[in-house]
Amino acid sequence: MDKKLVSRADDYSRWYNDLVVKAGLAENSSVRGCMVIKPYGYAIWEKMKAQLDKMFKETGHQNAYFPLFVPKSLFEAEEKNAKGFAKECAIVTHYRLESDPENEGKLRVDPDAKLEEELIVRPTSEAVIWNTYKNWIQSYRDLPILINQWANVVRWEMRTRLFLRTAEFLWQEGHTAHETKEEAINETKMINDLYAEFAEKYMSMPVIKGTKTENETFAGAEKTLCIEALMQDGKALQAGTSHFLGQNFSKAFDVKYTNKEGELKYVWASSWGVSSRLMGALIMTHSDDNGLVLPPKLAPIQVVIVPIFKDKKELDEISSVVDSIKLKFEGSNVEIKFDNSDKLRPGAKFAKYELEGVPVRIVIGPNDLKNKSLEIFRRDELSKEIIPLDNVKAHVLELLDEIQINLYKKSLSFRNANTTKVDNFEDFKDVVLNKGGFVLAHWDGTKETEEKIKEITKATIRCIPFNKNEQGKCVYSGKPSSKMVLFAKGY
RNA sequence: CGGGGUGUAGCGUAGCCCGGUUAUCGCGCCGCGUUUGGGACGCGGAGGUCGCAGGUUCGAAUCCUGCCACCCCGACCA
Repeated sequence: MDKKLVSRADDYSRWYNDLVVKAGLAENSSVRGCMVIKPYGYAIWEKMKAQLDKMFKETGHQNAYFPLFVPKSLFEAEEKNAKGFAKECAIVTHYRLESDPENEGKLRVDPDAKLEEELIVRPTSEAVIWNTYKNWIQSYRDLPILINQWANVVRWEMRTRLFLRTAEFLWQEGHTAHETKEEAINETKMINDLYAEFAEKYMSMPVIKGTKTENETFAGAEKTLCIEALMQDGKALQAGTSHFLGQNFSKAFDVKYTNKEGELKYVWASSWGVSSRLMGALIMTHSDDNGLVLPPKLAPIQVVIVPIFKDKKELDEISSVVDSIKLKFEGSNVEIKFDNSDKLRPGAKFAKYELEGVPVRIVIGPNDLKNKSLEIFRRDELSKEIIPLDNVKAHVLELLDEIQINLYKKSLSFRNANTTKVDNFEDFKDVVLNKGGFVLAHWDGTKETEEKIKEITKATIRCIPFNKNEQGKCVYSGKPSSKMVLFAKGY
């Protein structure tokens, strides 16, 4: 393994890619644009999933599963949604192969096995799900429907990137149906808040909540709420979205219910999702040149114990100390790994677990046996200290909490340092070009200005943040504006 | 789909312009020994259709033609 990963200044994109591969999270598949998620990466994803799942259930949602294939006729029912995804769909046209008469030992698509109707591999599941909801909903008594699905989806992207944009990715998608507009809007907001809470409390990643501009609104939605995070290279990442769908899908799929008054009404809807892109966000938010840095709440293991030993006798003595430590942590939610293999020398183990982002490392050697002490190292600050063995549980628990919070504070201060308010276009261009990061500026609210700014600077409006009401003038057109919006170059 | 680039061992590479013994080096891998508190060292070893196909030549990793794959930059995006 190299002493260091590619330096960040060199090329962030290459650095990121190397990190993902070297830390054993994932790698490119030989299948175009797809990714293999390796056991360690998947373990982190499962931690995220488990926490999100818990939060969804606490807010009254249930999990279900819907089909991978969407018949074209269903797919096109909601026009805007279909148009929005049309350019990036994988399509199943045939159902059978046969021996190729012109090519010994090879197969070809059986031309007689053409499907009457093409199947779209879901890029998102609104269509199948709303087609199903139609059968589930008759009365106000059937509402609300609050369902979440963990699934894979396919979007045929031109350019792909590990975790951030792969042709196939893992995600959860929530699809809810409500009696009233207010209820659906509240659901949309509640989920956006839930996403923000997950990002900040569990990923230690500060996010900005806001609304997407009309231009960036999800195809088929009335309004898109989102959380936006800032990565260490100064680019913004959309980390989660929650859409208020209005009655677009209920009208497209004819989903009506009878209310208490006996009137037939269309239901109101929301949909929302976060994806394995969050893995990319996690990696790019905290990692350093020694490798991954994982917040304790999402790390597959919180503590690794590395023994220093010359012979079996010494290892046995250390092992019994380790057993007593493990005993203390029983039932405490702290996963401890004792790496007693003799295949790697201690220094190599240190480097390995730093690369994998294990939050805390404990080293026990002959000196510690003598002194009833141990060496404890924290991944976030790369610092170590010697503590008495008796203190280990209290110390580790406290340290894990501190690391969780410290990571949040560090990324928040990075974001603050890289968020710039500007009030004229010269400064705007200068900041976007030379400094990067988030740029807060007034915007006149028109699509023309938004596009012009994108054309000139490549910066897009990431979101219209909540609570930024303040009179001013558009940074580009000079027209009056009542709100500052958040610009950045995005992924 | 437009512009640029690269394909040599598991990974990273030298050689290519200017053709000539057995294709270079590092990491990793295997064996033995010494080591073990920050990525060990010594000795020995295994591993290659030089992306594919054709051509030029006494001779091709090297020159020519065609194809394929991948990467980067645009357009698109969770």
